Amino acid sequence: MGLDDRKLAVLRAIVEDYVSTQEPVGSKALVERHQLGVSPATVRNDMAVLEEEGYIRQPHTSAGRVPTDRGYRLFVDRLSRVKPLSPAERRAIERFLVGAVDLDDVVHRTVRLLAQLTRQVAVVQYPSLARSSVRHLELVPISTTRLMLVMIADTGRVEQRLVELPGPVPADDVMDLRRLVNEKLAGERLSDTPPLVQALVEEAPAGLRPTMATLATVLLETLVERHEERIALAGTANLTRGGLLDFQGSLRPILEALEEEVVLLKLIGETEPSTTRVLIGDENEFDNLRAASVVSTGYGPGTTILGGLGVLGPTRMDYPGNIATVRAVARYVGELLAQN
Amino acid sequence: MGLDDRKLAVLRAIVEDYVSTQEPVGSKALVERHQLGVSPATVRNDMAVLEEEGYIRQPHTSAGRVPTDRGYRLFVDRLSRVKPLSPAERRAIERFLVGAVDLDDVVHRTVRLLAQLTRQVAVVQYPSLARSSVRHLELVPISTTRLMLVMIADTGRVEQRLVELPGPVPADDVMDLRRLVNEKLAGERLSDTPPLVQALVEEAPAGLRPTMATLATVLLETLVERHEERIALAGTANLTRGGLLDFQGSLRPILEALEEEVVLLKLIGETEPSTTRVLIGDENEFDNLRAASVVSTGYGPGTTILGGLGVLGPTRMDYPGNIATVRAVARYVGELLAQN
DNA sequence: GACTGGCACTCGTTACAGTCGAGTGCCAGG
DNA sequence: CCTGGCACTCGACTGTAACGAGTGCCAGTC
Repeated sequence: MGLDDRKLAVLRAIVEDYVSTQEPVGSKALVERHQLGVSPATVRNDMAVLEEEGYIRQPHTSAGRVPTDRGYRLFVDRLSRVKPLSPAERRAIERFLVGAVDLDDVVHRTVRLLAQLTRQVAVVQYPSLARSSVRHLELVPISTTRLMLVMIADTGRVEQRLVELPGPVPADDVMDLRRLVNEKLAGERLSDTPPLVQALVEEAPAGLRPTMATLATVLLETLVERHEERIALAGTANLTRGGLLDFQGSLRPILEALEEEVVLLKLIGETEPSTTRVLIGDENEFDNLRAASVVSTGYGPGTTILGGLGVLGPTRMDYPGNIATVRAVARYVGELLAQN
Repeated sequence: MGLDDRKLAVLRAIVEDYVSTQEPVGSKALVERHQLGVSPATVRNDMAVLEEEGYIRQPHTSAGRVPTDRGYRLFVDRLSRVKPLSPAERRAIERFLVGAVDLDDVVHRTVRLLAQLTRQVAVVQYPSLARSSVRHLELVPISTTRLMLVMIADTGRVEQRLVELPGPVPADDVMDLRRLVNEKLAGERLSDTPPLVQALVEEAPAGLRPTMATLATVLLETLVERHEERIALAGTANLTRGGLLDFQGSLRPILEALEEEVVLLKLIGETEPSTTRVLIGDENEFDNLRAASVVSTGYGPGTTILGGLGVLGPTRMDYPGNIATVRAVARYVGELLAQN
């Protein structure tokens, strides 16, 4: 049952060849392209074992072998060496850094960069509000009974929301509200705000209390409960590379999944410790994505994690390369955000 | 050369049948499904003429006829009757209205609604900054030499931008700057601001002038020059309906085009008079989209136009239905925005 | 015991021939 | 001007055969 070194080498060779050629690989081609030091017949025996163990399979009887999800998993966990980035890639990442003026800009550039470097679909989560702090809250009167609430977070995110007031509120009161709200909340982490918002209402001067109460409701709703996560996506056209071979002929389920923010967030947003996560084929919890693999990681300044980013592609992807790229991009974005 | 009424009726029948069945339509099937009052042979003669004039064509000799782009054009211009919305659609549109809390929310709901109703790819442009007015400008100190500039437009759009100051600026000065900027610019249309911004610098007190100058640069850059148009997209999965028949087998070029904001803006953003625009196949200026059609229109409160929205799909689409839906959605969105 | 060469076998791919039928163009007649 | 009839075209489908990549197995060798 144990797989000796040669069997592992065979598996690695199969994965590498299949990834690069996109065609089932047979025993003969294998010994030709790799220095395995044994004959095709021997390789065939090894293959039979690997197949029995579920690491590879035959699309049909007279075809070569193809890695299974399980095979890719073993490959990723134990057989792949880290592939250093090429100087060109390194330069591309650095070049993209300069000139970003905006959080939006940073995110858009990042996602395009990722898509371009990996030639896969790239996903980048905006810095999570839950992990941001309030930098400033602004109240802008729209009419006498309407305010626009604008929150600026330290990560650069800006969220706005319309507030319908219970009654007309004079301009002076708005200024007071603004002052009170900022005194209490500025600098606080969003996740810590609920009790503070509560206190705001209780401590508010009698005249302002009803207004403050509505404001508080909206604040809590917008900033905490309704986790306003945002996502940027790029490179969907890359799904069509490899013809219709990947994704067993139908892009449909993939495209559908990519439209669901919730799905994407689950895929790349589960920011565990700052390790890189690889989900292969049916390891994925979404049926629509059982023909796809995802490589993702968290990013942020230093060791804190603000959000996730990653790429999605066919299970037949260049895992070592994509893992290296995703990590590198995440690190650069983290540094970039640290500068703010 | 002139096409008599019956030939037009034949063309209409061909378009309608082909759109619904997705298969080339022959003379026999045509007389069976439509009351044309003539025999297949006669229809064949008409078809021969229509083909000669370039309105239909035969995929291959022993197949039925298929409309050409030119045929669709004639159909849209002269042969299609407006298709009233079904009550279900009307209800869907109304239902989506309620509960939008946000400009983002409105746009996202709209684009999803459009995609769902038309079963095509939907595109919605955010209200254009160029056509918005400044409601409020906020300056938030990040550090002593950095400000975050936040502009809130009357359309609900909020844009932010980081400003690197030439030197440290005390908090009091920031307040002064904020006051000056708002006094001058609040309420003005963005397109009218450049001279006003210029004036701001000239009129600024000597001590604030350098700071105001940098601020002015960023203001002009962000708000006017770099037309910060935004776009929302939904329903890309609909491209895969109709198998690989539409788009001659390759989604690639379409997906690529959809990733380019510039392209999308050109498609739906050319807000001419409030008419509905239909671009069919090669009428489109982008090669990537020569297998697609676009139905688009402008939206906004009353007769003013704030942005564009539309749908994109195969040339073989239900033009009357999509035109009706796009119009209806645009009208509702316009009303919704008027309420703010 | 592990590896290898050889061989029979499987089965998808390709090529080719033949049939079928939808759909056409044309023509003679009403 | 319309219609029925007819010959014709050509893609779609079917069946057959040859091909060959790749395998599993086995007997033989080191």
